[in-house]
Amino acid sequence: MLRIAKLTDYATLLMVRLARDPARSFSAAQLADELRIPLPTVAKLLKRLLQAHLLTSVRGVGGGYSLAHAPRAISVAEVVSAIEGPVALTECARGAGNCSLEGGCAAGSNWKLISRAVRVALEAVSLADMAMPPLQSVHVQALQEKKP
Amino acid sequence: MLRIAKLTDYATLLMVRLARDPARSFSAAQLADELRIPLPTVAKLLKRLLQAHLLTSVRGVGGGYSLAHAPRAISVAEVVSAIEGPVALTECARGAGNCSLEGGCAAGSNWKLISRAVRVALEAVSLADMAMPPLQSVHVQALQEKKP
DNA sequence: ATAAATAGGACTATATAGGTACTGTTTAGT
DNA sequence: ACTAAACAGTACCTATATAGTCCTATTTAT
Repeated sequence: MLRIAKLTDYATLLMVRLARDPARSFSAAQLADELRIPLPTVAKLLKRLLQAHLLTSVRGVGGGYSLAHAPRAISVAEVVSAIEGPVALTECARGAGNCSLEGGCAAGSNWKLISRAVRVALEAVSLADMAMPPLQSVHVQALQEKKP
Repeated sequence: MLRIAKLTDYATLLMVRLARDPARSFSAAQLADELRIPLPTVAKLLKRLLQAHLLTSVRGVGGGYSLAHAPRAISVAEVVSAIEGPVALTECARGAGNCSLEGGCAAGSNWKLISRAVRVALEAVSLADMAMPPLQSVHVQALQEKKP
């Protein structure tokens, strides 16, 4: 089905929520409650997003998380790779030689191009875009009708 | 990592091999031997590709598989959805209401757009493209540099 | 001091993907 | 007709990785 992991989906929900009030700071419990996601899972995701430098955190009472950058400056691609690692559709597109065919494989280089195209599609959409429903951002529209 | 399934990767290898000799017919055993993929796996994949009408088959001695259409006319997207089902990055982008938030979820509609962009990227590359290594097809190039 | 919060890691269960096996059907050649 | 090659369909097993939980620091406002 070529889907992103469920945790990644959750992560984007979290980020989108934070993007709606970029100034405010949210505790993991608040987010879990509001988005109906189990608290431990939320906590885990926020930690990963923090390590990817997409969030800033304040510890102690009254602490919480908030976006490290403006909603406009964080792309969906960044959120996805923070949770799933770099976007690469195939093993061989990821670099090292896991593929038995290696040199003789014609498809390899083309998968790299496709992976890149997908990455670009994810980079074209920011959290700010995701936060406001109607969304017909220029990038996305451009990406939509591409086939001649 | 947003990767396609390993089986899908195998499937494209099979299709690309067939695309190099569109006139010939290949037995499952031949393909398995040449591509170094376990025969049962190859057989399973060929069956799925057949059901998706991407292949034609001839039964009995001397039988085998060959492409149902010209290599130029089969896209990577078709191969991917034959194995993994329709391309949809999130549950909610697939249609029915698995998402608890449903109406209130701003991100949903945007995921649909992103899914579509990814689908378009996959549709832009044909088996003919994949078969010949250098590949700088117009479509793919266009998809590459999209970020302003 | 205490309680509210994040930080980090280890651990477990389960779903799914990947792979296998078995049985049936078709067809060419002898 | 019989045999063997090859596809067709289905059902099953297993290994891995995802999803989720828990526990134990550490920090800080009151």
